[in-house]
Amino acid sequence: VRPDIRQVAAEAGVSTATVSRVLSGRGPASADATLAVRAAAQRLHYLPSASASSLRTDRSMIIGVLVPNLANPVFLPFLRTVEHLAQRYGYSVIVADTQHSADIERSQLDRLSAQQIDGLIMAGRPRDLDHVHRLTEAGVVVTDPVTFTEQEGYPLRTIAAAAVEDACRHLASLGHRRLAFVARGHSRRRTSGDRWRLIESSCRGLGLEPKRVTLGGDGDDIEGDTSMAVTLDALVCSVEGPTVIWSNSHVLAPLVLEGLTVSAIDIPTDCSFVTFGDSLWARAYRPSISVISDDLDAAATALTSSVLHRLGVTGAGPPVDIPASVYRPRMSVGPAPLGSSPE
Amino acid sequence: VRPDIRQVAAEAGVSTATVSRVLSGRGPASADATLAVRAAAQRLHYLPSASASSLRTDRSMIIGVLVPNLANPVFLPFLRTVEHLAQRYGYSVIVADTQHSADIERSQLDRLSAQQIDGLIMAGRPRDLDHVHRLTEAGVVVTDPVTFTEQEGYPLRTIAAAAVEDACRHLASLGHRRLAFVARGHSRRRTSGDRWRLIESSCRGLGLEPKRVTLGGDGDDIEGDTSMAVTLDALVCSVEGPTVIWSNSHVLAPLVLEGLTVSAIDIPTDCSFVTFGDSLWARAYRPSISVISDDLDAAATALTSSVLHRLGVTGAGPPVDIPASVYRPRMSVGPAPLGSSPE
DNA sequence: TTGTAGGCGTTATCAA
DNA sequence: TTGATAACGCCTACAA
Repeated sequence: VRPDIRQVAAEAGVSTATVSRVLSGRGPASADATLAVRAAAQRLHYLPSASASSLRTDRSMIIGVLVPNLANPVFLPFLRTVEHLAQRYGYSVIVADTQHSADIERSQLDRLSAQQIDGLIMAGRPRDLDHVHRLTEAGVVVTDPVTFTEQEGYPLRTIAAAAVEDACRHLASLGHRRLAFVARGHSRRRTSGDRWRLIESSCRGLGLEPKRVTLGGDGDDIEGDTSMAVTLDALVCSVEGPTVIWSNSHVLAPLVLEGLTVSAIDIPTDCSFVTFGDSLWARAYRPSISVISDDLDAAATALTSSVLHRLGVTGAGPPVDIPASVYRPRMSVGPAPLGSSPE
Repeated sequence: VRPDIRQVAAEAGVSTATVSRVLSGRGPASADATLAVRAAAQRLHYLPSASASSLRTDRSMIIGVLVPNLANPVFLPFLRTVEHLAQRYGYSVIVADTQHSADIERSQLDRLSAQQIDGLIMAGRPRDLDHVHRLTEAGVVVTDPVTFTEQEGYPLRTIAAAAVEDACRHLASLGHRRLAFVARGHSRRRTSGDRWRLIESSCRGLGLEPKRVTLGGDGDDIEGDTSMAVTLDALVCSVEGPTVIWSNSHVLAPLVLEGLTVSAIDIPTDCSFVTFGDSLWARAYRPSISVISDDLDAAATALTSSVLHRLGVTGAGPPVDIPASVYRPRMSVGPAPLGSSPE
């Protein structure tokens, strides 16, 4: 049902080689031929078959994006930026979700590899380096935040470190002495560990005592339950309870906030609140929520342009750095409640 | 660098035909041959080239997803569901964003078509039917919410109609008489028009007078500005101002809420609030926000299983319906302020 | 049950 | 500048 290059050639009165040269822009072609071919292609609604052309040229014009959890909205701006940038240079984007599982990651990588992707952007850090390495050997340009930042001499830890330090310093200066970092339970993902270590080391020397609290549930997509309120209630109202709750993610935050509301814990009077991840809702919430904000658009731009650059795409501009995270203090952070810090 | 089917054949001591038969599962193969081929493939890390096999079989094992605006978070669960379902049956998913533009939609459809996608899922309604029709003629299985629901004898309007009617009835019963539906300005998208008509007809006979308010800005991704607060202030505080604000989308809602806060308009005392689109944040907000909730997971499941079904995938189960929208009344809707409805 | 061989639609080489 | 032609890697009718 679809026209092939021979039909276009016949329609235009030239050879298939000429059609190919004109439409792909590679190789010489006279003005006459160019016009005739263009017209014929238009008339027949001809689109060259990507499979055939990939087979021949060994370039699929497809970029893969591997995301640890498609349920997490932070990946949306990421994905969007990758897609827009890719599209601008004629690339298609295949999304794959690893669901935080090493096995799924492997099978997804295999599928992407079989699809002959030209480049791969990993939004999280790879679990199976051998597998990824094999892709690289197969000629796929692979980028992930860790290797990217290391390549550019920009260790990942420093990206978030300054923002976390800012936040801790701010909290300490307001008289806070005890902080609870809340994250989902026994998660297979590693970010919460990285973040915890960052908070831990930032608190050092500020008189802030951090504590790590693990909540039930194991995904970004799990609904809140009443046990959340109970846990938070017991936590905050205990004798040496924290005066700061720090949520591990933008997705977790509303659940925690709901739990605090149920327990009648007022923010920021009884307890200050901070979360990783900004959003319009965090800003609109009353009190507006203090956040550690990451520019995922910029991160996506950095990774994508790096890949395009290494794929030899001209005009994609030089790769840029991933900008550092920023602490945005808002109304949810206030002075520590009286009597909370024994003089 | 990548192994070839011939190398696997050599390694396993069989012919390429046998390798193909074993690995694709089509055609007979002895136990011996199967074992030998599997082992050889594993050893060489062989993955059949998708381009070559697509070219030969005319099936790319790729499904396209065309989304009107990747910046809108409502499409994330949608995308995730499509990806998971597709992945389970060996399909890859290419995402494309039309950015609400007919031109971009056309070029995206062309790209998808050139990629030889087997199926296409459109999250919004198509703008250029001719273009879509051409895809269908090319053998691509196309589904979008409108044709899907019409096919299943389930007109799209009825999906949201009952929920909107429920909401209007609830509001009217609380004494509200004037309602303002707020949406982004001169948008190229059509949803807000559909929704407006739904609200308009639902208000009829309930003594509720609907009004359509157009705010500046033109995308789901545009940040709020102070003009929002000014507009809302003038709107709500006018003599015959509305006592209900109804936001067109989950993305717009926090901007409107922020504007109301700035104008010191209290919810639900001064004004009730409803929005299309649910989320954890809407639930966590104080007061919790009443919403018209759509089950996009279910919609994605319906569309994807329909496509898989029509692609002849076995085990994908029969196509399911798209469930109707639901009105979830919460704390943001309260009695109309005194004196607002002249007896 | 297996192997041989031709062709899917495109592009790169090469001779004209 | 153009056209004929040989691959690219795989699948499948067909013959063995």
